[in-house]
Amino acid sequence: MGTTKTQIFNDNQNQLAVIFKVLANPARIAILQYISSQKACICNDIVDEIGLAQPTISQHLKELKSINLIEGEIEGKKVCYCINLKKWKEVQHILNAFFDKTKFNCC
Amino acid sequence: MGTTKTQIFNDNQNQLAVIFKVLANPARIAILQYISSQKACICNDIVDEIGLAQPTISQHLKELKSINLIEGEIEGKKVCYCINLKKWKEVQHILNAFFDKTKFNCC
DNA sequence: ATTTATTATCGTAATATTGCAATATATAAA
DNA sequence: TTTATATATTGCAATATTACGATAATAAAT
Repeated sequence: MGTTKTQIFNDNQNQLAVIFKVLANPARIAILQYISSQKACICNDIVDEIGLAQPTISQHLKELKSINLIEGEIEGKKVCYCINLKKWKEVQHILNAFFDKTKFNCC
Repeated sequence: MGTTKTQIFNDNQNQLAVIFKVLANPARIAILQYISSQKACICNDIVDEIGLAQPTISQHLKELKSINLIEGEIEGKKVCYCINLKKWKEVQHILNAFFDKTKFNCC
């Protein structure tokens, strides 16, 4: 108990849920918006900007990286994070396919 | 600790997070897909279809209702659930606005 | 080599989520 | 009115998530 029963759902349903889950946090939304607004892919100004502790931000970045929505490039002792535009568009496409297909079959 | 610090984020960020959270579960995805595939808004065939206990389904339906993605109409002792198409399109629009705006400003 | 700055990881506390059995509620059927 | 059926609610156990302090790892600067 307590765990989602992923076995009983198909790959598409589980994939959608994973994507939605990664995005289901205002800190991660804010991080994505901030990263994208800094065209030069600035890194841990994120910590200053968002207002959460550094380990918390690091953890959120890890989750965003887990589905490749962002990429981190090491530059000396800093790391520059950047939206992975290819994946970004892919995710948007996957979500739109879900919305369109569902509404198409609707009552 | 343990709670998301919604206070430090803006309304748009929190709204997006809430929407993503409601969708962040394969059972709820499956429920939405099933409801939409039954054009006549069939109700608790959902329990049989999905393969989770009735109280679990009821709880998921409640969460989907919480952002008005679905509506339940009482018909005798049954309840017919139906996608709220207006809200559905609105949500899709909100998510696309997020994706488009974010990618537009990107590196 | 030591210090400093940046980021990641570990451990842990607080809270949230998932799922279900038991039970309550409501309505139709008998 | 009793019985059966459909759905919602409650309470609880298991697990997941969020956040952070402490600490490790890495690399630049002194």
